[in-house]
Amino acid sequence: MATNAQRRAQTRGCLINAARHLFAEQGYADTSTETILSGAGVTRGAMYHHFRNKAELFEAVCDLLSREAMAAIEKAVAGQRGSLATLKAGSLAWVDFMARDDVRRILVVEAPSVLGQERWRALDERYSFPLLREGIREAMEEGALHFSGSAEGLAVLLNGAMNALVLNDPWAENLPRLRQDLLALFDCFSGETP
Amino acid sequence: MATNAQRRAQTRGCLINAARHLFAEQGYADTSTETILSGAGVTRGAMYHHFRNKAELFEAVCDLLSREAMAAIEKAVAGQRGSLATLKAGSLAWVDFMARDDVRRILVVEAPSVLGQERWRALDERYSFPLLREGIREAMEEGALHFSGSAEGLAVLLNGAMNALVLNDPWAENLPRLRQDLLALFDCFSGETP
DNA sequence: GAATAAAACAGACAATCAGTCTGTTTTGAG
DNA sequence: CTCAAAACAGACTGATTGTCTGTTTTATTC
Repeated sequence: MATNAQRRAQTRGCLINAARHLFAEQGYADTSTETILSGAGVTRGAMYHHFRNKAELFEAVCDLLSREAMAAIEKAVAGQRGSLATLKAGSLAWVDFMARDDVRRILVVEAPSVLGQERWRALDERYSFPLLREGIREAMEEGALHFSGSAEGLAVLLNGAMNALVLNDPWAENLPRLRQDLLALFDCFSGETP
Repeated sequence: MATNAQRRAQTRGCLINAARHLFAEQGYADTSTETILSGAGVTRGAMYHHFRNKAELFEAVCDLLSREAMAAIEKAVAGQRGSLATLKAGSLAWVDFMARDDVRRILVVEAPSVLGQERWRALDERYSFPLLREGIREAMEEGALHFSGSAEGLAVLLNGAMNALVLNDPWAENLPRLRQDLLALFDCFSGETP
């Protein structure tokens, strides 16, 4: 005997968890709903009761991963002092999380295409992007960061730069070097241009 | 009576052209091969004689668009003097080309997912990325650009920044402002930090 | 310039798969 | 206890991709 809320959470959780691993391993297009169903131990009827379609299940997976990313960032930022140090630590934590094979494939490679540009943007806007934008705004207001354009614009550009960092390093072999390059990029806005 | 090379070019051209417009309008997943076939006036047998599968046709479309991008960049760069001015002009031309609705959807939004990360990287490496990397290397060697990291790394970061600029502006409404932000970013490396 | 090979094409066919639909079981409200 | 609503089960359908066999057109060789 279980409450409806419990049943719901259980079934959705099983589906999201199974889908998450299968999408990470085989990609969205090559993962059939039947595979997800048997992986989750759930029937077709149940799945389509909770999700309108396969893409909506994918979005639920994206939401879960995004929340995990937020947690990783907040943990990395916790002990930092100063807006610039906070910004750097948070950015590196974001990069490290996104560089994970499963996360990269789902959130960075496939999400824009599966969700479509708008829903993908909305996802970013719900989670990490506001953190980055506010971090930059704060640092600029404190004078720790100098940029002649807008904070919003700089956030877009830096967000993309970090995305590329992850995308261009499929097996994270150059990650240490690219992390350094990212820090060097931040230093360009803090007055130092060696 | 036509030579084989002509027949080949004709059929491939029709398929690529039809696919290009359909992928741009409806996206890769929502465009059936049958629609492409009737749009191109070609039969299934012919299509699968020239392309292993739908994804390979998509890649041929990407190749075409990438070549068009190169042409746009080279045209914009032609009249420029100085490595930094050349770099800026080429980058803006790239952004403007990628901001086109059709190009953005195909090359920026869907290509990573449809081609997979590796083939997508290879595509970039075949076309615009070397141009950007060498432009940056030259500018750094001439002292017009200062960056404590590697030229390769900076190229990756700037490439991503430009990508994001296109992705975060779905209807190019903020494009003028974002172009300015990009130029401001370049100025951060040329010694000016206003 | 006939014979043969190879490339280009045609279209029927099979297998797969996403989403629907009807019916059943389980929980919640009054 | 009754009735409504949520959760689930599983058969079924229409669409779609890639294959396969056969045909036509171009190229090559003697």
